[in-house]
Amino acid sequence: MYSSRNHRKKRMRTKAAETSKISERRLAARKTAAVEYEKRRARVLKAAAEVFKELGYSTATVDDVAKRAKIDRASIYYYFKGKKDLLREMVGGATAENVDMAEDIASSDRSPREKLRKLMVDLLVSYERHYPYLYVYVQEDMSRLLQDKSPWSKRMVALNHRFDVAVVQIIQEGLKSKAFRSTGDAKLIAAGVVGMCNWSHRWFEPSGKRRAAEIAETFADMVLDGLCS
Amino acid sequence: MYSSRNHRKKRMRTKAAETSKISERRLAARKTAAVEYEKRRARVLKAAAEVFKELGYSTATVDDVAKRAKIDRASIYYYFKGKKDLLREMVGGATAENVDMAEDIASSDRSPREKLRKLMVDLLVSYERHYPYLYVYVQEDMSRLLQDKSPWSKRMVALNHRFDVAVVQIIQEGLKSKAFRSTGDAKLIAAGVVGMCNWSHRWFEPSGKRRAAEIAETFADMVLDGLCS
DNA sequence: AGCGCAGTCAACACGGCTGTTGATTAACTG
DNA sequence: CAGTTAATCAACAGCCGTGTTGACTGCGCT
Repeated sequence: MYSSRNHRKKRMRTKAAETSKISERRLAARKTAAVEYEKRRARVLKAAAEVFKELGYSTATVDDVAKRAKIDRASIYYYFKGKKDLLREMVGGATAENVDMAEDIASSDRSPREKLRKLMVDLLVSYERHYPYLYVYVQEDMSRLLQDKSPWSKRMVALNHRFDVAVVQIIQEGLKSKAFRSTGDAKLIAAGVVGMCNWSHRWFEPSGKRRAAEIAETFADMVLDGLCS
Repeated sequence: MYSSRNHRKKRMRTKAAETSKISERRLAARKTAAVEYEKRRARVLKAAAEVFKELGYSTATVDDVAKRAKIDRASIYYYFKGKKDLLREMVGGATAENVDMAEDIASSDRSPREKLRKLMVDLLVSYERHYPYLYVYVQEDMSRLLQDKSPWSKRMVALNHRFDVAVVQIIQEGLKSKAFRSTGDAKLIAAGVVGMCNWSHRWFEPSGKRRAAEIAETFADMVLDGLCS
């Protein structure tokens, strides 16, 4: 269906056999062309992330993205399959990273206290580093994506679940070892901690005076030691 | 424009002069009719709230609402001006209540500690009581409604701001009196506390085993005394 | 000069959603 | 029965957003 548009794949197929000067120059030309291609593609993706974050995925139109990227709307369909594809690409990579991060922390040999602190810091720093890509994902409700039975949606839901499990695990360990004390169960506490971090999508700006790491430390202090310590 | 549809207003105009038996009967008939009208209207509104919460305001269609309410789509336009009107009605009243609540707490003579706890409990209980009406509001980002310059939007943004101010005030009082201790400033802490509560729109269900009040108490304990107390 | 190809852009088809209207039904009233 | 009125419903108009197509441009290569 989109075979005529897969320039990227075509370009990536390097021919190792040809080593003459001419073909080297060709290869170089193709490589720089490919780099340009990727640059423009990334620019469009960045524009899309901004627009999606500001307007919300369903409200934003492909034309909004085009205007932001200063490109013709139809050209976007040259770089991406469509609106959904835009969302998937911006969200996919970074999310998987975050899940790995959470699981690594959970299975590390730190104390529960330090695990939870590190989780919060790393999470917010990740939101900052990938701004605004990851916030688009945070903003869009997973339970809504569940309607869509596509493999991508399933994968995203699975990743989401693994993340939650890792957080709950950290809390549970803390409760069991009496490092943490609470009237609620681990899931509830996890919901509170994660919610505190995720709600930052409504107010955090990377250009603001506070770095994500500072914010996360303040939150961690609050959760771990309490305001009335 | 909609004059031919304002049955409700027409009905509400009671004629105190007529007191004969016949007119009394008429009045009674109209009253029960009006009650029925309000009931059906409320049913539609409830359906709309459910659909908006599940699908998101912009994704949901008026037809989705109609199907949920088991009514013809066009009939919805008999009861409401349109999709926006649906949103406004479900969100308007309860929000104002919440702001009053927050301001009352802030200006009461409790300790900062008890103010913050009560705020969290009352907020979550309100979300539970008005479920799912208020979560629709929490879900929809205010900064997006800002685009729309309607008086309603302005009022909502103003209410939102008053709420935030009240919360910050409580925290500030706590910090000043040394009842609270934190590395961050009042706004940041407020963002954390409010975020923790608001994120509940993603997972809280009134039919679940935990009441909102319990949840809020757990959260308050965590924030005030810390997990490592 | 002539070929090929990445990339752009105007124009179109299509579908879905909103809001309206006018006819129609059902229930009540005298 | 005839008149009135709330409420429903089928059908329609218009708009907006998506995705596609085919022609066009500009550039590098031979």
